[in-house]
Amino acid sequence: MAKIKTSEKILKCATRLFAQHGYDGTIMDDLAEQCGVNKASIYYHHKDKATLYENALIALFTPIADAVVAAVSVEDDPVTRLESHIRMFARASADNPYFSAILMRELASGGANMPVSARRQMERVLALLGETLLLGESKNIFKPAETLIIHFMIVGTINLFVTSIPFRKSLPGASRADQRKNFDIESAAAQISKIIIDSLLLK
Amino acid sequence: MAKIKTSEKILKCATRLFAQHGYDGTIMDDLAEQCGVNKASIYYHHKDKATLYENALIALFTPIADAVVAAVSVEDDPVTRLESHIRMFARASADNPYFSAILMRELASGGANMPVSARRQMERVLALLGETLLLGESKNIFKPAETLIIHFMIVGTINLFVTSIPFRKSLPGASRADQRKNFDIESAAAQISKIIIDSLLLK
Amino acid sequence: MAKIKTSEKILKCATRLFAQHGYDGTIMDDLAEQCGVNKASIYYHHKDKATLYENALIALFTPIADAVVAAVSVEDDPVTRLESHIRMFARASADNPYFSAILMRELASGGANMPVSARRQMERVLALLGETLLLGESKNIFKPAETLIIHFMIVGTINLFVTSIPFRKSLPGASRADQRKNFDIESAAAQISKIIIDSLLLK
Amino acid sequence: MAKIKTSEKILKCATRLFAQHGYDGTIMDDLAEQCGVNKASIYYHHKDKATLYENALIALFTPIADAVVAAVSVEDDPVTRLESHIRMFARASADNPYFSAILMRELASGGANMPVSARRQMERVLALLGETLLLGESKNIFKPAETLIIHFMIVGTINLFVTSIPFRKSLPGASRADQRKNFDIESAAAQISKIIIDSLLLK
DNA sequence: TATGAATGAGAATTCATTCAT
DNA sequence: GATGAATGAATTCTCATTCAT
Repeated sequence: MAKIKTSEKILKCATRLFAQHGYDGTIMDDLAEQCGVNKASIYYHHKDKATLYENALIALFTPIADAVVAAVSVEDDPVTRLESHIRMFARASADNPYFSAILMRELASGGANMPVSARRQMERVLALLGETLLLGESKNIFKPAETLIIHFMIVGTINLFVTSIPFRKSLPGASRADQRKNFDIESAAAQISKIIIDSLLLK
Repeated sequence: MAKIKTSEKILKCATRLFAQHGYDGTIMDDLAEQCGVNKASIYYHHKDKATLYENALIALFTPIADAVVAAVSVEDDPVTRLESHIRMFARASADNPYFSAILMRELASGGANMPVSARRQMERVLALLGETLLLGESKNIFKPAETLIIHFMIVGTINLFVTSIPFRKSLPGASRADQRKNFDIESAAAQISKIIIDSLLLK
Repeated sequence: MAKIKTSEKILKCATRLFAQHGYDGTIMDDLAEQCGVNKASIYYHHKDKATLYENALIALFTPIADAVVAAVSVEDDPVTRLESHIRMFARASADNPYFSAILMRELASGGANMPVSARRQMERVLALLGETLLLGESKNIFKPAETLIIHFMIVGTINLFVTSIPFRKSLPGASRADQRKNFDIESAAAQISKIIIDSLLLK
Repeated sequence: MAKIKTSEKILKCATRLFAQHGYDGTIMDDLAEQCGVNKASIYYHHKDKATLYENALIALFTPIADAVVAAVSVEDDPVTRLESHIRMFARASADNPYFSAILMRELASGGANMPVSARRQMERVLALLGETLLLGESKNIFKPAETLIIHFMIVGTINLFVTSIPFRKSLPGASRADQRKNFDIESAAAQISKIIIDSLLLK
């Protein structure tokens, strides 16, 4: 039974706190307590707060970009590619809810302080989207469109959807069916896909 | 030449810093210096940091919700209403770029710490959108749709568009035409409108 | 209907706060609020906090010493003098409960910071007691005794009796008779008198 | 040579400052400097100023009550018990001069803010005195008397005696003999004992 | 005299980081 | 690797006092 390495434990815990309270709002004492490790251990394993943040972001952003790229690049049809793109990004965001919160905070700061390696991952996703749209245009399936606007639409919508789940769950609840509709990420992704593709399709 | 009241000056300055650095990242000493007022004056006028934040958010969110509600409620046609809704929200966001950044940070925290009065304003905008969509459905113009998803799409997209402007401006520039297309909020609003309305329209 | 002068109002209010919270624990903002006067008014009328404190102490200590001296010096019999001394000091302390609290705090500090004029008043009372004891000795009525110890006994006991009244009143109450016995200063003074005189009398 | 623990060092030093300047007059910066410890260390060991004060009072009051109780409860004779009570309380107060000053300040505030655990100690002493007086009455040795008045007499007198020592020492000195008489706590206790017992004894 | 607004010098507390063991 | 104990540099907030009107 492999014991989780302290370093990993800290990283996981830190990611949650950074997502919940932001970089400045995360306090190393709290982190130590919540991880159940000694404060000095954090410094032993991760140098300092900034490095820890960077490590957390890399570990968080890379697999998400990987997943999207892996799913999309095997497809040829622009519509299928776009659907995959949105679905995989939505799924990955929902699977790791800290991702959206951290991304939103970074974007609120204009992305200025985001570690380069984390920014690269978002750029991979954006570039991939650009290729898909261009492919669609060249095949006369899609109208020309602003990649950036489409990207913002996907990312912005899913960010809000995911980060608002806990809050919405705390509201006086509706029916089971509503619950599914409101919190199911697959259905949300499908709706976003549909809206975007409807508007992109020629004719 | 009426002198701007100190209290207002502090509020304006604080709003900027809260947008740029978040609540925890905003330092009262810096605020005092940037306002050109004495540190104790901030406390004289706004009690403490938390109250100052609350005051800033109220002053920020209220006029934006007011503007959207005012523009939309005079319209009868669902399509026109939706266009107005998106256009006004985009305009207001762009006119007050601190709004988007602060909203995003708050949403990243799940909105949990947002002052009630500020949250109310966002709820007004959401309710208004719900009415418009319902009106469209009842007139057999719109397909049924999830208000929340549409709301997230509008808000999420515009948030990202607005907050990313400074960063994008810092990138190696494209042509004048590109610049306009990429930074002009009216054009962005029009594209978002088009995408959403295209997908909502029956037929 | 003579309006109470602001200066007096401040002095009265300040005396209460100094008694309740001590010099360092008394905050000028609170004082202004509790007096219902503007903070700057306090400075207009009393120069600064230290002066205000001095003014308060003089106004508090002088009439008390005056009362004791007036009552005692008209008597010739040592026993009557001592009884008067204790009774008047007790009465004056009870009439102005702030006196005991302030005196105790000053004595706790070793009297080092007490304004000279206030200290003088306590010295008058001590000297008077010395005369009475000497008179008793010279008339072969009293045994020789330490003036200072007797003084401490009178002052210390009455201080505690007076300052503890509010606290004792807050305790789960006893009968009416107990109440009278426990809170009636005349009866307390009588007991103290009796104890001291019993032990001083020759035979 | 066992090094004194930082936590203890702070407590000892804090007790002195609280006695000299009161709670509000004690400044954490000064404390740190006088202890020779870092300011943050104080907070590491004692949480905050209020907790530090509480800790200091507990450490100060408990051994004093213990000493009095220990000395008195082994005695059977009411007179001996009362003599022990006064002597031990006087000795303990003189051995730890900070005790009297702090107690006086607390009593000046009506004891309202005194930590419960410290108040308990004074209550133990008061209860013990009550038992002794009752025992004396039941054996027909003492007249009936108010426990509270006797307690105030003992505590009030000794408080003043002890806290006034430094001030009295600064006065233009008298003879060696006077010095002993005026500053020797054993002699003061004996006098207080005599006065009180004289007045309590039947016949 | 009275008052709202300022302000400089503190004072309590926090926090990232380091050190000795 | 782990841990309790430091520590210096902030950071929030307070308070006596003054100023302009």
